[in-house]
Amino acid sequence: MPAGRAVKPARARVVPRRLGSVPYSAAKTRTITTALALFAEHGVGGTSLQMIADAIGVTKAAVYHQFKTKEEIVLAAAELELVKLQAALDSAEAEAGRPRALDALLTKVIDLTVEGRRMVSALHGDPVMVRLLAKHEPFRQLMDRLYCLLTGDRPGTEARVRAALLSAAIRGVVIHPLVMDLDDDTLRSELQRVARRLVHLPD
Amino acid sequence: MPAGRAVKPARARVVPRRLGSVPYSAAKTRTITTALALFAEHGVGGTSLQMIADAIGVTKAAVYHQFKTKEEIVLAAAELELVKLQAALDSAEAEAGRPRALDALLTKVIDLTVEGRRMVSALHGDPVMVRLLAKHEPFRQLMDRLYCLLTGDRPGTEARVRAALLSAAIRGVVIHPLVMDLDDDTLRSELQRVARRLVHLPD
DNA sequence: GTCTATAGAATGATAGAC
DNA sequence: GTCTATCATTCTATAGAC
Repeated sequence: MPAGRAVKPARARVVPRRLGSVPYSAAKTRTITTALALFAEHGVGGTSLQMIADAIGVTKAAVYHQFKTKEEIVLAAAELELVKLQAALDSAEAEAGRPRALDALLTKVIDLTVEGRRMVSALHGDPVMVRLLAKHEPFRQLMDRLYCLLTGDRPGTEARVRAALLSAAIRGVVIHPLVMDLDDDTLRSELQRVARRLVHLPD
Repeated sequence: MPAGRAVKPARARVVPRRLGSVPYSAAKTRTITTALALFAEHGVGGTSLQMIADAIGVTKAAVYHQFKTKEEIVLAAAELELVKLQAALDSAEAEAGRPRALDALLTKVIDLTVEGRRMVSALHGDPVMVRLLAKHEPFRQLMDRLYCLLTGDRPGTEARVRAALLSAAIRGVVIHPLVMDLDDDTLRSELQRVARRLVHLPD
């Protein structure tokens, strides 16, 4: 039997709007995935609706038919990646006891990050995206859940620094020039190894 | 007496154009510092010359009198921060033996990063800046020197991942939401401590 | 869903006076 | 060094036909 209760999500009182609960049409999905790829390459601010329309092979007006503003496209592109994080948090929080939850979280987050390494800079590096997501309630709830799992309850200074370091390291490594030539499998296993050692680092 | 020779900089054959060797006029300096602050807040792509001019209190034409293009301003703003890294590398490389060089480098880089934490996202997160610096030879030479010190000669996969993790972690922590409320002194000492433990992590 | 056409604002950049 | 005035281009966004 499990050693403890399932980990309770942070801010449980706030009714969370579930990400990805409304499915997109085929045309919308095509727009989102194309936009995300362009965001990763040129940044959000450097990607115009004209570029997105050209990449799809339609006109700007056709894109505006699906999304009223550019901001909507940016958010939809972000959510495409964030639903994966949401699923990872769900299954981690369902684990019995914090050690198991943390371990499950690490495994999934590292897998996701390596798998989507081309999109990481567009999501967490781009200043326009960062500013937009900071005002985005579903995103903030996800981050609260993530940080709660990483730091535990009532974290002190050291625990917060360590959690920040861990999440910054995972994100930062996969887009680092020093490991750009490494294939996904190698990068993933190396990262899984060193992340574990970081978590269990003695004081 | 020192235990070893001074660490040799990477790519010694390439004659490096020294950063910050040409001093700026007062008006130019004012423009650069103003621009850098705006880049940090709105991103490079989200900062127009109009915004820079307004923040200084002059017209666009006055700004264009000092810099021919926006790209020149972006590069100058980047160099303002990079000269500090250059100085840190200089003194670290002058240390006798790799362990001492690495230790000196860590101390200075962490100090610099914490001190300039508001500018970190503009320099290393912004996609426009990253793309521009990637084509910028003096910047690439600096990074070569940095990575050479971090990984040692002929680094294997694990050493590269570890070096990438270290540099990504330092950059990423100082802008992380979890430590945003920490003051500079606390963050610096915590970071110095955990960075050392990372460097001396057993295999 | 996609198109043509266009409005209205902002952008990077330049010419020339003071 | 700073200004006014301007140009060509691009941008987000909309109207209305098919």
